[in-house]
Amino acid sequence: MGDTYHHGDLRAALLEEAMEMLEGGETFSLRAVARRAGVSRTAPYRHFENRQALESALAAVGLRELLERMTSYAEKTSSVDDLAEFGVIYVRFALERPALFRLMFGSECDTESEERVSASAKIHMMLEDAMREVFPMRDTSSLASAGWAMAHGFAFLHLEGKLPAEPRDEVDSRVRTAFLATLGIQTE
Amino acid sequence: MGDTYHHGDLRAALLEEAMEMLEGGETFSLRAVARRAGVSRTAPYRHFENRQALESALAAVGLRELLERMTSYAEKTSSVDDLAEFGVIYVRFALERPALFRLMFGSECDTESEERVSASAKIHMMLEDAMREVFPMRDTSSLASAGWAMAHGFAFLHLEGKLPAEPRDEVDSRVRTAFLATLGIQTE
DNA sequence: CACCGATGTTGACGATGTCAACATCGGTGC
DNA sequence: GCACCGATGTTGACATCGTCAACATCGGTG
Repeated sequence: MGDTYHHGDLRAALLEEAMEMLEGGETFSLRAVARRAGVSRTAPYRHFENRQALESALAAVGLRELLERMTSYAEKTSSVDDLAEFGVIYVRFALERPALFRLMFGSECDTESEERVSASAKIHMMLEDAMREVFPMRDTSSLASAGWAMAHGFAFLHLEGKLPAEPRDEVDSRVRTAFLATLGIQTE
Repeated sequence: MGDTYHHGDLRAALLEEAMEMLEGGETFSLRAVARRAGVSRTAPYRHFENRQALESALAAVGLRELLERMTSYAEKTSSVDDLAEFGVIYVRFALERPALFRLMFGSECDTESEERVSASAKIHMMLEDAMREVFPMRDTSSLASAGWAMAHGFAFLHLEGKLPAEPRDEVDSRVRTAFLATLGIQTE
């Protein structure tokens, strides 16, 4: 299994290398990923139909990690502060892993990748559950969409420099404040 | 000035061709834009330092058009409904011109392009003014950020298929409802 | 133990962004 | 009136990329 002609688990290795490239620099290319995995340029095609397929796989991984980060903060949401914290976590994720986040949300993808679609559907459901906990008698679907949209918008606006991405604690409080300013009033 | 060696106003022509490509298909390349303008591949470099510079110029145009679309709806904002309408207009713009919108907001750009930066700053100021009209005694800066983020997030989530982009009137009402659900309560 | 399908490799193609060297134009200074 | 120069365009070249086709090599099944 050492330096054999066949790799062993190329698919996983490719995903890992690609993910590392995203974390570090920025752009990644199929060829570069293959190179880093010590394999020829077209080897990836045995595991991914094309570049987009690799991207979708990465995006799915990212979506699952994001979801996990939120659910591990709180399994059940009990207050508006918890909702605001979801927003903060969401934006932090985007700023920590900008290239990955862009892959997850910034490129076109028409229901192609099953795992990718279901991963993002889970996020929406999770938010809706959270809203239902806090506002049982309101239009939770609208609130969930509004909350997701707000977090998502903040993420991109900071990523784009439309809002200052530094210092981080100011970003946190900007997001928190916005959530409280819009959702907070309603508990009174 | 006809079919001379020199073009006349290549810069404007390039911007126009590029914009048309964005409206139609999707991707645009420097070379393709030059081709459409009937000029050689490297001619654009006399007017734009590189591809990104062309993109920034396009983005600036798009930002101005978006701002204009909002200000032409209402010079002065007087109610929460007007604020919600801003959101609707914003999202409509994104769905009508997805490629341009992505260029405006979906790529990295570090304060490079002066006109691009100032164009987006104007949008923020405009929103802040609008919020101040409606909520004179609240934290208008936070509200403006929240509103922008929400509209922006909705735009991207629809663009990405995370929320269904069709039919359009449902999109409109989803956005409107979300704005009213978060901002609306506060007038009572 | 021979063979086959899965996995990797090399070669090739067209497209792209960009650089360097060269061509051509129109207006400025004599 | 004209030579010249800077602005504007052009051609040639290069590295990179995604992808296809043809070929090589492995490991396990008959």
